[in-house]
Order: sequence, then C-alpha cells, then structure tokens
Amino acid sequence: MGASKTSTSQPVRRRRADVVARAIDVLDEHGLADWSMRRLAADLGVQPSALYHHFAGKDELLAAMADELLERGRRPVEIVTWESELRLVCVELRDAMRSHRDAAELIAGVHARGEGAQEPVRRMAAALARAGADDDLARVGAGLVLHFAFAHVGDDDADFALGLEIVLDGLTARLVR
Amino acid sequence: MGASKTSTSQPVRRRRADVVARAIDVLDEHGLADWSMRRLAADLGVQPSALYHHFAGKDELLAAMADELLERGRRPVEIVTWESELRLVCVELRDAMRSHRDAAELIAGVHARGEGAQEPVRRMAAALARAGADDDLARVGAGLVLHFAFAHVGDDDADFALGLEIVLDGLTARLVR
DNA sequence: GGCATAGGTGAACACTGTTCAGGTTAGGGT
DNA sequence: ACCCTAACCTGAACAGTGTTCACCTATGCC
Repeated sequence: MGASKTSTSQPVRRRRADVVARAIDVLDEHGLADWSMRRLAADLGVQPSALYHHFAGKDELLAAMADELLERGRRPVEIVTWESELRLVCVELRDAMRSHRDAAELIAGVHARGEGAQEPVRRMAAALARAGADDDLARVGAGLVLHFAFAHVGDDDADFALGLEIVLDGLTARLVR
Repeated sequence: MGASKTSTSQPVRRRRADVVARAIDVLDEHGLADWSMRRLAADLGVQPSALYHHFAGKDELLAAMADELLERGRRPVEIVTWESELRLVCVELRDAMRSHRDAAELIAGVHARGEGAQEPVRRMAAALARAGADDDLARVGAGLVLHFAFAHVGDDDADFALGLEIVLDGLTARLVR
C-alpha cells in the first residue's frame, strides 16, 4: 500500500498485526512443533514477556494466526447455490491449510480448542439453512464438511473432490426431499 | 550407599502393560493436558527415566494407551453387511473415545501422528472393498467415516447418528450403482 | 552359583509457557 | 509545553516439560 502516514486517522498501534505476521514467518521456518513463544520473541528481538501485552497467551496467539491465514485465503466469489458455497468454503479452507507449513495442524488445532476459526462453519451452516435444512441438519452438515476438509488436506485433489462429493450427495438426499 | 540401605529408593519392577494401565489411570485423574511422563513416573513411584526402558518416548507411550483403549472397546459381533460393519466400527470408536477422560483427543492425536490406532480404518476400508468399492472409494470412504467419528464424539447420539447416515447415504449412492 | 539383562536411580541438559515488579517511551488533553 | 496515562518492554524468576546419561541392582535362566 502506498499510503503515507496520516496524522488525522488513528495511529493504529499495529504492533499486534506485526507480531502475527512474524509468528507466521516463524511457523514457516521452524514448523508448529518447534514454534514457541520464546522463539518468536527472539525473532522479534524482544523478551518473551513482551508478547503477553498483545496476547493473553500462546493459544490466543495461535488462534490469531489461524484467523489471519483463513482471512488471507478468502476470495470474493459470487455464490449461486448452497452446493457452490460449501464447495467454495472447502476450497478456501484447503488453500489456507496448504498456504503455509503446518497450517493444517494449526487451524484444526485452534478449531478443536474452540478458540477461533469459527467463521467457515458458520458460513456453511447458513448456506444449508438457506437451502431449507432444519437446525440439526445445518449444524451437523456444516460440521461434517468442515471436519472433512480438516482431515483430508493431505489428500490429493482427486481424493479430496471424491470425499466432498460423497458428503454433498448425502446432504442432497436430505435436502431436496 | 555404604553401610545402610537407602531408604528413599526401593526399586519396584513394572511391566509394559502395568505402565500403560497406570498411564490411563493418570489420564483419568488429571486429563491429557496435565498428563506427563514425570507425573506418571511419580504415580508409579519411579524415576521418569525408568519409563524409557519400556517406551522410546512420550509419543510411543501415548500410542500404546490409544491402542489399549481401542482394544478394550472391541466387541465380538457378527457382521452382515458393509454398512453394519462401518456402523459397528463407529460405535466401537465412539465408545472407546468416551470411555475415559480426554480419550478422544488422545486417540485422534495419536492417529494424526500416524503412530497407531490404524486398525479401525483398515477394517472399514476392507468392508468397503468387499462391498465392491474400488481402491479410491474404499480409502476415501474409510477415512471419511473415521474422521467423522473423531470429530463428532462430543455430539449427542442423535447428531452422531444423523451425520453417520449422511455419509453412509453418500457412500451407498456410489456403491450400488 | 554365576551371569545376562530388564529394570531402576539420580542428576543433569536444554527446553517450555507464564508471571511479576519495575523501567521506558509515545500520544492526547489541557 | 507540560504532564499523565497507557502501551510497551525488560530481566529475572517460577514451575514445570521431555529426554539422556553413567551407573547400580534384582530376577530368571543355564
């Protein structure tokens, strides 16, 4: 961005965003298993304790990283059918999880702890609800597709597509009745 | 040391199975997050280093715990159809994952690391192959059902059953064509 | 009875996340 | 221009973690 510093707008202590960006760099360089608060702090040239002014703890920082990766993966596409929406969310998720080293473990782990990465499942549940699914079907179906995406990031494109079609078939059978 | 017998150390010999059983007790009492080699060792009245005569490391021990829990969950039931086999494996998995505190995280984590808990997915893939699925469908289908079971342990019985039926519907559509 | 070895000791290494009292710096309001 | 507040950071410490090492010992087998 070519924006110059404007004194009219908020100074925007964007330290937090810097930390997240750096945290993702550290993830790329060392992997999730070797990612640590201390290593990130060292990489930032800062004491570990400084990180606790931006994040309550490691889990919150990891959640912010996951959300950032999901946000970067968003693509503005016009949605037509509920199936295309589900497919799009899956593709976005898949791309996000493959965009950086260990991003799949990161995102799945954060979601398992219920600390973030909640938006994809909300979007899918909403799409299913719009398609006429009742609450149970929307909730279960969205969770089904989400966890399918989590579990099959490592699969090749053909396997991933096949698995997704199986799930969508099962959902269709319950929606268009 | 010299003349008197050391009062602080009394070697108690254990076997591998004893250690695993105790490890599961510790899991029940403290949860997975607070489970540690040192805590288990203390619970056994043994030095942490003694555990490394039975297991190469923490991961191997956790894998042994997961396998033990899955083994305990096995039930000898006669199988008729591929669907009933898949359902049975799911129920066994679900029961195993609910049988002890944090058993779901344990089993899913161990499986994610590819260190054990590989039998359920093999059984399901074999059932699908017997039903006429090609290699791709058997592999993808088994993984689909397995990860569904992993991801939805926390759901109530109705949600779990609904999700399973959706997946089975999707599979049926591709098998009986 | 001797011996191999499975099992155990206790200390140490190199880490981890987190907390805390206290210092430094930058911006906005008066 | 000043002060004040809040954000930001320091450095040390706490309470753990998994793992390794050299050395010792009890048990079962020939």
